[in-house]
Amino acid sequence: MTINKFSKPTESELEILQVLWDRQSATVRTVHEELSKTKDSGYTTTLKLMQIMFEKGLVTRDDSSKTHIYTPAVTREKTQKQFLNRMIDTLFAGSSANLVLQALGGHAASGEELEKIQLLINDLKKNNK
Amino acid sequence: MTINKFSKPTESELEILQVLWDRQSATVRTVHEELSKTKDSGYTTTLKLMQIMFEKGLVTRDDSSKTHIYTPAVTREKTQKQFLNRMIDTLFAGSSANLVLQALGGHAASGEELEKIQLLINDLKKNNK
DNA sequence: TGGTTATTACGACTTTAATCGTATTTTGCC
DNA sequence: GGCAAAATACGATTAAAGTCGTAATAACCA
Repeated sequence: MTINKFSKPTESELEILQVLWDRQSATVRTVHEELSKTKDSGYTTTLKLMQIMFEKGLVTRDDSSKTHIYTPAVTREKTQKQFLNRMIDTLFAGSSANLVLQALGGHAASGEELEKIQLLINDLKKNNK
Repeated sequence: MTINKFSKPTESELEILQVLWDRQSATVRTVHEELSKTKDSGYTTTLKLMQIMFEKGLVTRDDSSKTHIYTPAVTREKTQKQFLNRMIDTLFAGSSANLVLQALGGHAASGEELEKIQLLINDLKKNNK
């Protein structure tokens, strides 16, 4: 199989990555247990997905003992950026500000979070000059 | 109230919607011509996709003359929100601020755009109190 | 009017994602 | 050693997305 540098995780793969990111690493059993809280598919389904993710290079695994331990091979931040950029391009005419406005408008953030955003904006404005 | 069956546009459907949103409405030929600039698939492919979008209710069409004229049935804003919310949930742990920080960090916005964001934030902070 | 062209309609095929059943392997334990 | 439990491996199936070839239909004009 050719490894495609630009392969982006699917919906289900994202769910799995979510769990791995939160825990650094995990077994199929652990991931499956976690997903079962909100989703209802079989153990072998999760297993198969994680095996495919391994082949794609989305995760690595330690198979020195019978129960394999999986670790994310892509960072949360990089993946977030990947999806954001795609979204900004295809839905927001290339304007990140546009996306930000929409995000803040619909999904209220806390005062504390707004502070953080403000600080970042101040920084960005300085650097723009 | 709203009988809104949740159907989110696919990747290809988004590309088509993009063209329709920009032009208010368009024929299959026009859409195809536009997509051909960056993509390379046949005319009947675009046609078929747009027919499926019609069946799904993503677009309406005027078929009073032979050459049908398609119009988006979903707004750009609503679609943006739909994707944003999904993304915030699945990739940003439910935190819109988190997404905003990432978006602004990676994709620099202009000074003017930053102003707009600041104004919005000020508003939000007021309403939070 | 009749032929050419543009358009839509239809159906088939390919690929990928997601799902799961069953077989095989490993390991701990008596 | 040999059995039971738990894990992986493997292959088959289903569904959705995307692709296109070909047939049918409408429109235009020489």
